[in-house]
Amino acid sequence: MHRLRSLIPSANYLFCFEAAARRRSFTAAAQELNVSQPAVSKTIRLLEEATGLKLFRREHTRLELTAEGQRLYKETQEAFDHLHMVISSLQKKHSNDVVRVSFSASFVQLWLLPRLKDFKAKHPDVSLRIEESSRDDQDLVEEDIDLSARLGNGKWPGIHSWRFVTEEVLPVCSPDYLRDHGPIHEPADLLQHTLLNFEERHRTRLGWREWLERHAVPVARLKQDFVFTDALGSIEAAVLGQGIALGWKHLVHDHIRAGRLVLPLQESYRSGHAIHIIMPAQRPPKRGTELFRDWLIEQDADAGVLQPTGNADTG
Amino acid sequence: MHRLRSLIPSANYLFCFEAAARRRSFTAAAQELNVSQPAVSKTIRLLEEATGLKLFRREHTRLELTAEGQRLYKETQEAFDHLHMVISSLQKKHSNDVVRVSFSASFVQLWLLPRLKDFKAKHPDVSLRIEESSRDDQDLVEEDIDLSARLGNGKWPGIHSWRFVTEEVLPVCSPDYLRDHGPIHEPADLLQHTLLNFEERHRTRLGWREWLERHAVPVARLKQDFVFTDALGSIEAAVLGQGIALGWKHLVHDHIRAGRLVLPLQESYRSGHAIHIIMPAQRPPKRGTELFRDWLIEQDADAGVLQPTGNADTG
DNA sequence: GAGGGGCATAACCTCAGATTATGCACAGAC
DNA sequence: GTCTGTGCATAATCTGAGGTTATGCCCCTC
Repeated sequence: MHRLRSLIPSANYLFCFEAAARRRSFTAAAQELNVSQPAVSKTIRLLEEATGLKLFRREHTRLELTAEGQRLYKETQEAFDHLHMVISSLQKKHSNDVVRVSFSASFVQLWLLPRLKDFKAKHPDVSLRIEESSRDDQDLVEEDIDLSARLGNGKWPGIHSWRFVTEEVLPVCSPDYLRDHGPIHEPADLLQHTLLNFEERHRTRLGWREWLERHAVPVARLKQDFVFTDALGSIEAAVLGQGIALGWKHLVHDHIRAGRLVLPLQESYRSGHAIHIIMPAQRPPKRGTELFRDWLIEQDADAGVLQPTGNADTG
Repeated sequence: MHRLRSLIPSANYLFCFEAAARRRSFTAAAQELNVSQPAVSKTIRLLEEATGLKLFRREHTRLELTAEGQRLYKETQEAFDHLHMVISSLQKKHSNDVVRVSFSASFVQLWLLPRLKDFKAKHPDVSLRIEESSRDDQDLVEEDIDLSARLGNGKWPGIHSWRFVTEEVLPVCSPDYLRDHGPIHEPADLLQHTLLNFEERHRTRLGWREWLERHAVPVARLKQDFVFTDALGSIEAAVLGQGIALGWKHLVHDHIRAGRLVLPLQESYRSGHAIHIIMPAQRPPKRGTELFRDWLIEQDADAGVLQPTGNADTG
């Protein structure tokens, strides 16, 4: 044990002693420490017995520190002041090192979490506070967010942005679904299938209607058998073989690589926009935020060619 | 409360943290602190939660301090080292300030204790450890005694001495005893009274036989109705009216002044010796010892004239 | 002389800090 | 590849240090 512990059985005694010494009153110290006056009296007696030092002179209603008590009080207060300063500065630094990021649930679950281990390995001292947000129009400053992602042209006032990944949307379903309900030759065939939709209240994303119209398939009325609250839900339903979902290429990349999802068609839609990494421009970013941004860019989310499978000609 | 306490609910957490950080092992820290390993694990978790700081990186069987943990460990250890040094030096100084004195029980009870308040008031930071000794030939060095008293000519090898009080021995009894059994005109009359004796195994003091012989009263055989183990006992018996005791003038001074004892005769015996304050010569005395010696000398134990009372002619 | 305030102690209570039981993860040995 | 050992983590439970209440003592003020 640290040798100090052989001198005082409980470091908490010093909290008590410091308060009593500063207030020159066991009663006032007790109030401050939220304990009863006899608790302070007893604790000081135990400290005096343990150390063999007379720390206070009790003079009826006046409490005086002995010379030894004065000395110990001064040093204890300095030690406590110093430790407080150390912990506070560590806390402040920690707060600066905690990068507050906010993404859609689908991005977090489908893309970020599987890769986070690599970030942690490369930057063990950077902490991320990951919030799942359901809005496009989040005020980064207001909500004290260090970094987020946003779909668009990358030009927003008060925002720094870095292009992250192309928006490319394509239908996905499970291999089982395709085997059981396929083949699907052209986009119009999709109308005969269970299309998995999602609607996010505060985020505008391309839906089935838009996708089909972009592929010259007029849609008078779209069946709405399944509507999820976000893209993540519809992707998970697709993985379970419950229909065909629209998948953003970078989000379904892992599922496809793993064979859990396949491309029933080779058609996809590129909006011409991209998802950008964004930060508020008003304050210099934390070191950890820069590290995280650089790491995100390194991931090269556009990389990797996905081949349609399932209904490709096979022997 | 000290603001540190708002950051860490228990200062004892720091004991635990310091040990774990130094040993780089919760298990080893637990052994050192005499607690179980889960206790250390839990305490560190609570400290991390309270401060919001990640202090350790757990890597299977290897424990590493984070950068924050390193910083806190370094500062905690310095603070603890410093406090330990302060308390230790206070303890050493206290040991130096504790004056170990040794006197006969009769001196302590009859003379010293009634006056000690004055010493305390003048020297509040000097602590006395007062032992009651039953020997004249006490080895001061062997028994780590700083100051004592001894009867004699004041010349002892290896001893510093200061004359304290003349040895003057005189009969004393209570007023009631004198009223009931008096008057007593001359020393020979004492033989008709209850003489209170004492014998100390390891201290030679004048007894009734010697006193009477010094006053030309041959004593063939002395009644030994009461024999106490020290002078204190016989004085207390005299106060209770149980007989006539021999009292050393300085020891009975207070009782006489208070009227609890009277002098039945005006005869007293002066041995030509004195009681001396003594200290071992081999080491420089502690400051407190010097202060106490000076204070004893200031008391002027020889001062004050005692008048025989009781059978003096009165109108 | 009575009342108030603050420290001290005894007797008793209780929950923070400890335990035991057990699980998990990983490295090393075979 | 499997098994064993080691160390950290957590849940459930236990218990005694640190708290409480009750009360006494001492001294000052009115």
